Amino acid sequence: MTNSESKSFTTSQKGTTHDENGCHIRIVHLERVALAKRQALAEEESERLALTYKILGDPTRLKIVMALNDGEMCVCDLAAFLGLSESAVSHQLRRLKDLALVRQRRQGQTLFYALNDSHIATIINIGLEHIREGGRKWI
Amino acid sequence: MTNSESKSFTTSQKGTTHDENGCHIRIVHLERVALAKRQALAEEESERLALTYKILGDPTRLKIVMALNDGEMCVCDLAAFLGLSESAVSHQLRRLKDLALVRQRRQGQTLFYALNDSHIATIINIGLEHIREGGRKWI
DNA sequence: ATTATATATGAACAATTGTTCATATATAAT
DNA sequence: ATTATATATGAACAATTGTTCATATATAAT
Repeated sequence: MTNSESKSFTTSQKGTTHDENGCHIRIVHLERVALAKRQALAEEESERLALTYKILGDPTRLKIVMALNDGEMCVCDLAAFLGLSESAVSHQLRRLKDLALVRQRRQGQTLFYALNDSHIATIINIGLEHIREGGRKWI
Repeated sequence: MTNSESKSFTTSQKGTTHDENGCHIRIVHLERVALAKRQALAEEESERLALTYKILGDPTRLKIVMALNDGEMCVCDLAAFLGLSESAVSHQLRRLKDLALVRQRRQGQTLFYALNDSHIATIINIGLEHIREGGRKWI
């Protein structure tokens, strides 16, 4: 998007190359593949971004995130809300915390969890717009 | 966010209830749990939204999406770009298509894939902002 | 010190997932 | 009609994942 390089390749520059194992691979649009490689994120960053979406990609965790969007909650309330054991919720909160999606605040024996930053609500809202406007091919 | 109901619960309204199996469950903040339940999305919608993020939550598929952000690509170019078999790419494109994240256009024997709508790039960009600003606890 | 409460954690296991391999389909060229 | 090209699809299998169960830890109350 930020890049001014050509956006459509109608000219077919067919070619073939070999991968690191010497295997023969087919490339129809050499320049387009080269562009994709130049623009690609660092592997480390792709992995982290994918992991972030994967964490949001489980119904239990997503429901936790959406519930926290209305304000902080403690573990046993989340368990009651979800109809799951507190252990299961705690395991999922740990994963959410590891990816900086939620943070915790202790008050006595109780831990209150909250969304960690405003990006998360934004991602959810755009995701909702996406599913509400389009493809009916659910699963 | 859009709701004007109370956002923090300092008063602890302890209570217990029973789930549909008659099991005893603990709720520390009754009203907070009730609020979460009122605000929750329909189950069907939560499932779909989670599935959308899950699909973005695999490095291969995320790389496909990010590559398509620079313009359409055919299957064999994506395979070359990713260093994967065309079969593997085709399987993943099917999942992306099932969730309306990409669409396809045929030109002869070649199928060109492109992002299906502008939400997708937005979600990626906000996700990137999130991982670039915060938590260092990677995995 | 002992007990209760709230939550975290490790191991285990069924369920889900991503890739490979073999094969099928769709279009184009001869 | 036959062959080549580009992609799709089903089955199989190793790898990953979410929950449960048992146990550990941290704080508070007595």
